[in-house]
Amino acid sequence: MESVFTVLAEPSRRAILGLLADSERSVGDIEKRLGMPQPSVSKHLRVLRDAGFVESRTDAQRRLYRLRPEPLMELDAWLAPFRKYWSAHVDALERHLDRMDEPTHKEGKK
Amino acid sequence: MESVFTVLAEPSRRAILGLLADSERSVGDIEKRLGMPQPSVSKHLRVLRDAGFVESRTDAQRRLYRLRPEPLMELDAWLAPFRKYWSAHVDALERHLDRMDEPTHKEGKK
DNA sequence: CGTTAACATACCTTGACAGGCATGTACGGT
DNA sequence: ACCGTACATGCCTGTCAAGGTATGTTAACG
Repeated sequence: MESVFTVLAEPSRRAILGLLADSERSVGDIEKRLGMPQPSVSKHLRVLRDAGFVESRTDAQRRLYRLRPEPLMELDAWLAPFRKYWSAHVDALERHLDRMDEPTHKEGKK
Repeated sequence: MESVFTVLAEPSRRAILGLLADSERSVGDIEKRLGMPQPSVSKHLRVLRDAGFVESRTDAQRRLYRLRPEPLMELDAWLAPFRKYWSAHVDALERHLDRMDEPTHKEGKK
């Protein structure tokens, strides 16, 4: 049984969830919007499904995937104890996000 | 630069953050409470530190680690678009339950 | 100034997982 | 019945990260 966090560690998976936040989508739709090979999409959806993030219904040959709230609620619940911490630092997030604006950079040996 | 999600994918790391949510702690303290070897603790703290989750101050030979809010705020921000989604579901569920207005009503998970 | 305590880091090995590719399956149209 | 579309799955391989062990570093103390 995969942890919610393990599943979300994959950027492609988060991207898929982002798409599904807008609306229900087919595999081919996701494939085209994210520009990734279809088997990858299917595999990621499989993981998301096993973890309860999504569910699918069948429409002819298409499989339409949509979000399920439970795992995200679990994440929200995990986050709860920490929330009291940043009530003081409300604007610190913006400074933090500004710093992470780097292209994919692979170096950095020390 | 490691993603917030990648860092949180490790259970030991989440356990450490859980401890630090209570209070500032030394490496040895974490080591004993989690029952894991000291090098592991140091390595995880290193990852947490590089990702901005924690910071340390020096007290004699000890290093005291404490939480930093930014990455957790980032996680909270990521979660925001989905929050409205499941709150809609909860609302729908409540409306649904309102309709079946029954006197003897215990909680029911599907 | 040698020793011990507290922590960090370097090295190695192993396992998990994502990507790529090929193939399997299910459904619809003609 | 055949073919194309839409999606799933199996296999293989490279990569990367976590755990274990050993060793380095810094500070306190007699």
